Amino acid sequence: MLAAARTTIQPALAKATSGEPLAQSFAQLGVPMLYARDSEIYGEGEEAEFVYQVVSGAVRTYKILNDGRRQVGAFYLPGDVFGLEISETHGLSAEAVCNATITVIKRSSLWGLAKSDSDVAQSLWTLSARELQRVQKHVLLLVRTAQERVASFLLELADRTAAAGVIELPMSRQDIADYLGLTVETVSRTLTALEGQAAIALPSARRVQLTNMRQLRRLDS
Amino acid sequence: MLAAARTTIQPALAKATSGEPLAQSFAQLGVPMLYARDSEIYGEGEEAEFVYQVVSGAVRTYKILNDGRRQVGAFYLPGDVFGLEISETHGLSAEAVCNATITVIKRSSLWGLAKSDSDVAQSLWTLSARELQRVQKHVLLLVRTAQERVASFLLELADRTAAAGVIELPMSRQDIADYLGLTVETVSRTLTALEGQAAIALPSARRVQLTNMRQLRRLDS
DNA sequence: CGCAACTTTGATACAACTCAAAAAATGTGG
DNA sequence: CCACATTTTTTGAGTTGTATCAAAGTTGCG
Repeated sequence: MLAAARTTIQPALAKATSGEPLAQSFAQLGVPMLYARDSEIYGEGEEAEFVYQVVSGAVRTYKILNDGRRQVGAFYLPGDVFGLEISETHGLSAEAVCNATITVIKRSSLWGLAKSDSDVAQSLWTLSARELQRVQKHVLLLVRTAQERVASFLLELADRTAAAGVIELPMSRQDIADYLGLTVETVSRTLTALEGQAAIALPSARRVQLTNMRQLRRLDS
Repeated sequence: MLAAARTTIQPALAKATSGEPLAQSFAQLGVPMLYARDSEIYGEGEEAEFVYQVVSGAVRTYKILNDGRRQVGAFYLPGDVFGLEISETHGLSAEAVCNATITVIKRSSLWGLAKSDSDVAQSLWTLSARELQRVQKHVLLLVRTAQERVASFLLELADRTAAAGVIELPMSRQDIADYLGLTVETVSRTLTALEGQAAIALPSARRVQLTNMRQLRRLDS
């Protein structure tokens, strides 16, 4: 596992995001911060004082199992909100996957806002609902074969980054493995296999080209 | 898969439950209904018009995967509330595991109540939070060994039914397998193995005695 | 440029799956 | 209430997908 720890944590330039109803709140009330690769954003069990929105980079939430393995709960990409807990404390830890800019907003100020602005309140519910759906999808992922898990993962990422056909992976094979409940070796072999089937191309380890969406979707479905 | 379908669905005698803040609402506004074994309570994608509370019996929520396999999302036991969606539709289907009495309440009336009674509103949030935690625990379950999954399952059930050391299983091996992401054979074999290790005793197929909590917890942890 | 981390590939082991059948439990009609 | 048909559970034998252990390539940072 990686050493890292709270290194470069400092305010960054604010950047307004549009579209989402919460985006404005983040732009106005949030403080943009820089997190270095592998630095902790919050720890499991800590009080959930803040809510976060990824501006650039990527974030993973995870839990360490008693046998030492790590289970990644989710990856959050630019635009995604995370750390919004219904309960008082964080259920998982959060770390920056790579150097990242993240807007931080006080949970209390967001809730205060929700009281007066029903759009914000609505957004909070929607986010909670989406999170639940995401975890439920994760359950379905974990009962499938390695190929299906990897294919689903790639498609999900493609959907979210929307960069037509080419994905830039911010996370390592180990990160992916811990998300999919597989080993690094299996993830690597599976990617190689998919490349062999011409479903994807791997110009470099961190770049994946989805060359045969049809086939990937058949694996996913 | 079982035939079944909407057979005996009829009002049953009301029964007040205490403790939970929502219990009173269910007792006052809810309509108790009888569902026959394997009958559908609601289907995936249907509008979430009602919220349910188990009075007696048990309920499973599930999804059918494209390869025909069934993934059980959760089991709900007496006292448990289910079908409370944040979104407008049900994400999973729900069926009675065995003949069950279930109190049904209009979602809209519950939400109306939440507006005036903040205790009820609080309960709704708490339930949503609990549901999310439950699904997250499920994710962690699915990346462990068969023995660990079965041990965890038994302990969870023991916690919830609280009948000191002896569990009456309302669900079949197939139900358990589909919940744990295993095959029936593996569940059966694992139970036999746990019996061999004197961690449990199986007086009958549907009755499990937890004879060595220590060992089960070591598997669970 | 060189070292450390990451990724890939190879060989082998093993846990869980599949297919098959026996054993036990459950429900049903006579 | 019993006898039979059906379903559920268990057990057995063999296969397979993924993990493990090991080592060779790659990449990228300092």
